[in-house]
Amino acid sequence: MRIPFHFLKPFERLVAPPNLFPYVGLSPTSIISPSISINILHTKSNTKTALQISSLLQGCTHLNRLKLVHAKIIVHSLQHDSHLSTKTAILYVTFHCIDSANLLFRKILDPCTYLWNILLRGYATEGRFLQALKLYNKMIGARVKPDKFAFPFALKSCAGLSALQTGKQIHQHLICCGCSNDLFVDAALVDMYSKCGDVEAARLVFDKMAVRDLVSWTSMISGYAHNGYNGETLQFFDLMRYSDVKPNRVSLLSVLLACANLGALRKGEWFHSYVIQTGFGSDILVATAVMDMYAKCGSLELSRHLFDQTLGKDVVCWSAMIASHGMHGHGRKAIDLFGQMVEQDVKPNHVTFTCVLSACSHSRLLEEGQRYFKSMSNEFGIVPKLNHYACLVDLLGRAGKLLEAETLIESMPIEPDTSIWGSLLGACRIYGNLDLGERVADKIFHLDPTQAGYHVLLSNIYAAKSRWVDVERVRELMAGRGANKIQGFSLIEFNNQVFKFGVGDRSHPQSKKIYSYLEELAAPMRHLGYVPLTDFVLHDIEDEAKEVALSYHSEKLAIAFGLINTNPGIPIRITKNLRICGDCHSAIKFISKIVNRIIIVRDMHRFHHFENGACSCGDYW
DNA sequence: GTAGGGTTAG
Repeated sequence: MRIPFHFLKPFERLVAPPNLFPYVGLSPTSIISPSISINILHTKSNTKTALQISSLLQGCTHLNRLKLVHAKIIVHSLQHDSHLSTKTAILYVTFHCIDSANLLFRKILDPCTYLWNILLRGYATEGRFLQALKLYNKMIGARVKPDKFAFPFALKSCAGLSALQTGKQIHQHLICCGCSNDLFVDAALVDMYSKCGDVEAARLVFDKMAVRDLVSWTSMISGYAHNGYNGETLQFFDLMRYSDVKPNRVSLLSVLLACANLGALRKGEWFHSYVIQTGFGSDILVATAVMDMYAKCGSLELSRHLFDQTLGKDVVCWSAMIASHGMHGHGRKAIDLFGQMVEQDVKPNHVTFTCVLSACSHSRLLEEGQRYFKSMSNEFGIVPKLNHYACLVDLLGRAGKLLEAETLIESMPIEPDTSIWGSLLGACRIYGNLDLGERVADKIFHLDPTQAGYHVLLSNIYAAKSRWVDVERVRELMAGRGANKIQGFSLIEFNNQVFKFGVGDRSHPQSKKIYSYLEELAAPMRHLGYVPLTDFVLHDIEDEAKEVALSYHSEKLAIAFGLINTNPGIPIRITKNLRICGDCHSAIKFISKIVNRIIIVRDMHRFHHFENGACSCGDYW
């Protein structure tokens, strides 16, 4: 959700040097405020009751008790006593009843900064970010100077909403309030910029920090990991250790994520042993991250082995394992896991269902998927969200039921977004349905014309039918809209390093060797029946040139590099940032047979295990 | 009185 730029009140209102907030503190309004007047008018017995109630509030350890004391305040007509109301409101926040706290807060005439902060923290930690920012705005409107306790929560709310512009405004506010150079505020700034996707800004804040503790380091490391700066994540983790800051469970989660993103199995194994050595092996969060890392690095076996040994598995751990089996094309096993999870009284959540439905989709389990979709609301009381519908559309689409998928989209109770139509467009590409594909693409471009991936899908449909004029038209449309195609690349880990290959990449020192290796493979591949699938080249060029263009796709270059540099029998593991190309998929099947190697390719959606001329996905992806 | 956090479609 984007917060409009004008969401916050103009900052000029805050800038009133030399005293920024003349009305805070010795304010003339507070001297004549009604709450104070009422306190003055209290009779002796009233004061006594107020004191008694105050001590009762002190002993409130349960919500019900608090409600009783609150009733007592009303019965004794003490609801205008700001001290009692403040105390009551704070206790309501403690018991997660922010709305009750807010009702009380609104009746307090001159709430103290502490109460503003407590309420702001309440909204922010409960994930009610918009309300938190509204409160922050109101705070400024009331000329209450936000302090170092307010900013971390205001910034956390911006982070939660990915509201970069608002976050930048608050950054300015805190500088003017003299709150920069605070350990907590700066860590929150690093986190806000990272979660809004501006890692460079996060780094600038980090670099300016005079003192950094474990949380500041972890905020930066986590920012790198979640924004795909995987190399930096690992480097920063080392830097942190060299700075004598001892990693904890949270910092370990980030490095494990980076290994998973890179598909760096050896590095991931090293971190697994580090996790065990440092005593975090039985931590369910860390253990889940290790399992996820193994699965995403292509080793479902290691991941499952660890899972079976782990005690106290929660819903996230189960969901991660279900997702891993789904990603590797083991739909039946994913379903089995779901059954075991329910049997063990672990309640599935909406993410679990996304994992189950996606697993069904990757394994052609149409009926099962439809059944689980229905059971979500019928048996588990979970209302399907957009991504569940996207899975169902994908499931129907891949099964060739394109019209059924379209009807589903049109009858959905939620407004479909580009991802829903995108699932259907993907199915149109698989089945070469140009009519529907054009209609669907129209809807997508109407909703968001800037996404390159959907333009590529549409142009693939045209290319498959040799409609080169239309291919060129879509390409121009794409360029005109500034929707630039994401460059495809493939990663391979070797010798404790991750190597990256782009299309037609010649930057690697072994480049010559790699290209000649692929040329050598061409003859035996053809002999076994490989025919280049030239639909996957967008240009209207001669067939021979298309073949050449295809043979240097990043996945083939990475595989050739792996085959040249590793011994027979060692599986080759590749990670690709986009969906694997159809021609490469076919070529790798032949390569696996010729060189007698297992080749495991992770693309942006799933795993492909190539062995002896076949792929685990059964050509269904 | 405050911060960083494991699973998720296409």
